[in-house]
Amino acid sequence: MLDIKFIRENKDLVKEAARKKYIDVDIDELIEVDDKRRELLSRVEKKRAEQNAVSDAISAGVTDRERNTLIDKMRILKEELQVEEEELKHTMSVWREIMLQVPNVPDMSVPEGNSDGDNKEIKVWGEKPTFSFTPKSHIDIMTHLDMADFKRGVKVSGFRGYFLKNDGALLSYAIWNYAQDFFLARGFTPMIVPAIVRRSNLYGTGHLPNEAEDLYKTQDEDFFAGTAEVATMGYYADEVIDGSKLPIKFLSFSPCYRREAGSHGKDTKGLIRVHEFFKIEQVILCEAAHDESVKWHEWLNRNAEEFIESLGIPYHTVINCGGDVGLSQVKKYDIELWVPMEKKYREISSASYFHDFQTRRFNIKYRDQNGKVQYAHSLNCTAIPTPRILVSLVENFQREDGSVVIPKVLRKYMNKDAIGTETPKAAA
RNA sequence: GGUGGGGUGGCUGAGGGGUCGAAGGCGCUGGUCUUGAAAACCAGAGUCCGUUCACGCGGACCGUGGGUUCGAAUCCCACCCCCACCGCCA
Repeated sequence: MLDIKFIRENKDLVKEAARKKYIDVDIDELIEVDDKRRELLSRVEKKRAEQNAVSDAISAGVTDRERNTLIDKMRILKEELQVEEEELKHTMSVWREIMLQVPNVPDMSVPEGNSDGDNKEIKVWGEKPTFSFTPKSHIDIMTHLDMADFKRGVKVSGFRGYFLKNDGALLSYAIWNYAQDFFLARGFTPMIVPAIVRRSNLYGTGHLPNEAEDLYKTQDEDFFAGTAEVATMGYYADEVIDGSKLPIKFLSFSPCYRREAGSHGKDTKGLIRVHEFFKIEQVILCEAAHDESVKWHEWLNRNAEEFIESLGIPYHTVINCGGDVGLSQVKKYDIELWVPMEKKYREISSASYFHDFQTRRFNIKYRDQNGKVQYAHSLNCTAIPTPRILVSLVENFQREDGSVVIPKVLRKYMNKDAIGTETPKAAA
């Protein structure tokens, strides 16, 4: 949610934001509705002032005759007021609807473009593996090593279902444990957060109203969140935080659920795109200053990059173009890992900042050093998602004999150097 | 699932038709005292919207939305949320 005052004062900037993000919203109409809203508000307030004055006169004590005259006056006032209040109410509801569609203003550095194909590569790290043998897909590798069972996954869970087993399960635990050690050393507060959330939280993060299709919901009208960001941001909703506690840095773990409506034909096999997965998410609330947001945004993204570097997986980082930046975001980086069998980089992490767009919706404020209460800034960035990370991990580190080398940093969590060096057990 | 009780400022908590933007306490800001701090004492301070160059003025805000009334934090209705006890289950 942007401040209406900001929108009025920066009309062209906001129009430009909508254009760049390919969002269809009529800012001129919003301003017209807002003009009307202000005019009605002022008329209603004048009437109310009059009403208050007459009411004071009545309670001050007057003769019965005067009293009756005043009460008659009040009756007329009230009727007039009701008409205008009705009009104001209607205007307000139109106003609110448009306001929810107004996008946050993307940063200057966000490139033009309307799809992820227009994202701009800003960094490349690591060396893509060259294989002296015919490499296999993560599906084949993991099935062969009995690390995953996709067939039974679909049987039990349905389309996009999977089981992780043996070293597939252990590798997931290892990554979580390693990620915990890695990120907590950087000052985060660890949390395990709810995946089932009330709808208001999804309005807060900006996932609703426009992304309802991608959300599962319960028969009680609660929703399954697609990311721990949702519950973590809801944590301080309607609160005023002591400013000296900022920045607040959470490392949140949760299962994540996505219907993937609209991507039916994409990535239908394997672990790239699944309905149910796990993610550790970095979330920050900081002081309301652009420089602070930028600083922490870079820091968050760098954390994720360094984590991937420590695993030794080749990646590149892109800055997302206008059309690939969400409604709420100012700027977004994606880290994408090399997937040898696809000969493509695939997203593993996404770092965004929002200024006060989310915190306005959540009503998260803080009291600064001068005692002034204001909206905090919010940011988030993936720490690590499982099982998607396994795709790049096993494909990049596979060997000719079908085994997979375990990255050095994970070995102590796995108690071995490789998976499948002995003859793998045949899949049961 | 059943039955009660409740949602009031940064926090806690009184108030149950007009004198209530709302007592008291905590916390906060300034001052007195003190070498400094603490304590004590004194004083101050809510948020949002509109309007104004500004001092200011006006309005709204006691969970949300309706209603009753000349007038609602206070009475009525609906909804949302919280708590307690019982039942059921881990």
